[in-house]
Amino acid sequence: MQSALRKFKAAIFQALAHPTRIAIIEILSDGEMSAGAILERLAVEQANASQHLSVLRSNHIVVNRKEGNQVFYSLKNQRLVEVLDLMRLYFMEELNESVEMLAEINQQSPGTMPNTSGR
Amino acid sequence: MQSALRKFKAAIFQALAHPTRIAIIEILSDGEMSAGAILERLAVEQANASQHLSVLRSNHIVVNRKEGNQVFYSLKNQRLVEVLDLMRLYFMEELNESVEMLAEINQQSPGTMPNTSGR
DNA sequence: AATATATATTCGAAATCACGAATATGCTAT
DNA sequence: ATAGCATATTCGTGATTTCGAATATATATT
Repeated sequence: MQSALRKFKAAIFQALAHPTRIAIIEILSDGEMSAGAILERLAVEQANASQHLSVLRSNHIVVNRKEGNQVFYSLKNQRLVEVLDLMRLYFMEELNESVEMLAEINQQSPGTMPNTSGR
Repeated sequence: MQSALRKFKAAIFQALAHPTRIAIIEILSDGEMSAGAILERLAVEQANASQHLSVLRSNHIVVNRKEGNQVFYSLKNQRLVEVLDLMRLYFMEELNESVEMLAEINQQSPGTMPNTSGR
């Protein structure tokens, strides 16, 4: 059945569809790390980090290993890192294009566009 | 700012996080197609297909071109097709590893797990 | 102008998601 | 046993997503 595969892909994308969870995956791409160490780098509440880890766990994106007091997390499948790498390429291409487009528009009619300088 | 990029990534993943939208992208990987032709292959209501197209449009994943009565859609960046192909590989690998996962994908409801019969 | 066809938008309801507060669990050390 | 960490879960609430029904818009045809 074709749609089962699409549901699966959708579920994985859904699991990736949160900035905090993306941060966690990027952190873990360096290797295994304890929940506490992950939390330290995340600027979110402990409960919240744990909830996001739970989402990644239930989608089998990360696996965990208990050692005494702590729980160590790591990415389960390197394939997903390839996916993220491809996505990074995609983002770069898209961002490049957007920037170029903005530059062109500014050149055609300077001063008529909301500024992008962040001020 | 690192988190702005992650929000952007998360938004793209969110846009990919629906089976119908994945189907649309896969359909469009063959090339440009009218909204009506896409709809024919989708087994959803017209309004719903249009709503999903709208999501893909607003995330700049597809672009459209009007020709008379119709609107033709195409993928803006082929890179996403590569991503979906990688996801298929990822799925096969995960599937080999644990059949139990299938049950969880079909319905995520803890406690009612031991039923792999497919019903 | 009236009608038909293709596509998009709006609306409201149900489902799902995200968050922090509070609480629970489980391990370690006294 | 008690206390103290590290981590997970539950609960309530507000926000977001998804859907179909209804409606709107735009183009084409008569």
